[in-house]
Amino acid sequence: MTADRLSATFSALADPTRRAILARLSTGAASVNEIAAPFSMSLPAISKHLKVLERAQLISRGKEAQWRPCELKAEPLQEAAGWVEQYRQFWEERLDRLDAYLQELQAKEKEKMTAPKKKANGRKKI
Amino acid sequence: MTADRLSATFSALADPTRRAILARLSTGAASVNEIAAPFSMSLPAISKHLKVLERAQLISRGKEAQWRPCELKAEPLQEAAGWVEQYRQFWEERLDRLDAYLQELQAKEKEKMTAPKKKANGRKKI
DNA sequence: CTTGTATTTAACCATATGGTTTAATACGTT
DNA sequence: AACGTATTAAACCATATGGTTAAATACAAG
Repeated sequence: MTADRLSATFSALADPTRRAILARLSTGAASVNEIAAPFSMSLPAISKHLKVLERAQLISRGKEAQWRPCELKAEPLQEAAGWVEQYRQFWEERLDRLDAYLQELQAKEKEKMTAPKKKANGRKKI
Repeated sequence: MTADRLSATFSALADPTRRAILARLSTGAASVNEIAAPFSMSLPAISKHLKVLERAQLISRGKEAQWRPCELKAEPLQEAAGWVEQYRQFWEERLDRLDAYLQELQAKEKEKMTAPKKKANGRKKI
C-alpha cells in the first residue's frame, strides 16, 4: 500500500524504535552496530527498521569498508511538519471560533430555555 | 503494540484516507455518512478508520439520535508537531554545522593531500 | 409495532509489520 | 587462504491492518 511519501514518513515515525534511532542519528552518523547497541533486539530487526527509514528517505546510507553508516535526512520531516502545521493553525482558529460561539450561546441563553424540542439534525459547526 | 500516544498519532496519520477524513473534519463536524460520501469504500471500512482516529484521540464523537457526529481534536497533532519541530531545528543546526565543516575541509585541503592512507573508522560527525 | 436510516459488529480474507533464528555476503586482517 | 567482524537475506511466526459482505443494533417516525 504505502501510498505517498507523507504516508511513508508518518508510517516510519509510528514506531518508537525508529524514532529512537532518528534521535540517535541526530547526534551524528553511526554504524548499524552502534545504532543497535542500546536496543534489546536482534541485529536483523534493527536492519529492517533501517530499511524502513531509508525507504521513507529519513536516513541515507553510506558504504565504508564493511560498514553502512547511517545519516539523518530531515527533508521528509519538514514535509510532515508542514502537514501538521496546517492543523495547528486550524486548531488556533477553531479555538477562536469556539470562544465566539460560547459567547453567542451565553447571549441566547434565555431564548433557548423557551424552545419546546430540539431538532435531531441541528448539529452545530463549531 | 501501539506503544505510546505519539506512536498512535503517527500511526493514525500514516493512512491517506484518515488524513482526508481529518481534512474534511477541519471544515466542521460531520456524521459518519457525510464523512464516508467522498470515498469509494464501504461504510464499515470508514467506521474502522474513525475508530482508529478516535483511539488516537484525533477525533471525538457525539451521540445525536442515530448519528455519531465526529469532531476534530487537534491536541495529539500538537504533540506530534512538537516532536517533528525538534528535528526541524536539528536540521537547520545541521546545515550550519555542515557549512562550517565544508569550510574547515576547504582550509585543510593541502594538508589532506599529504596524508598516506585513510583509516576505516574515521567517520566524520557532520 | 413495523419500517427506514445510521452505524457498528462479526466473520472472513489478503497482505503488512515486527520480531525471531539461521545462513549468506562483504570486507579487512593475519 | 582462512578468520573475524559488520551487515543483510531467507525462512518462519504471530499479530496488526485494511478491506469486504452480511447481520445486528439504535433510534425516529409512520
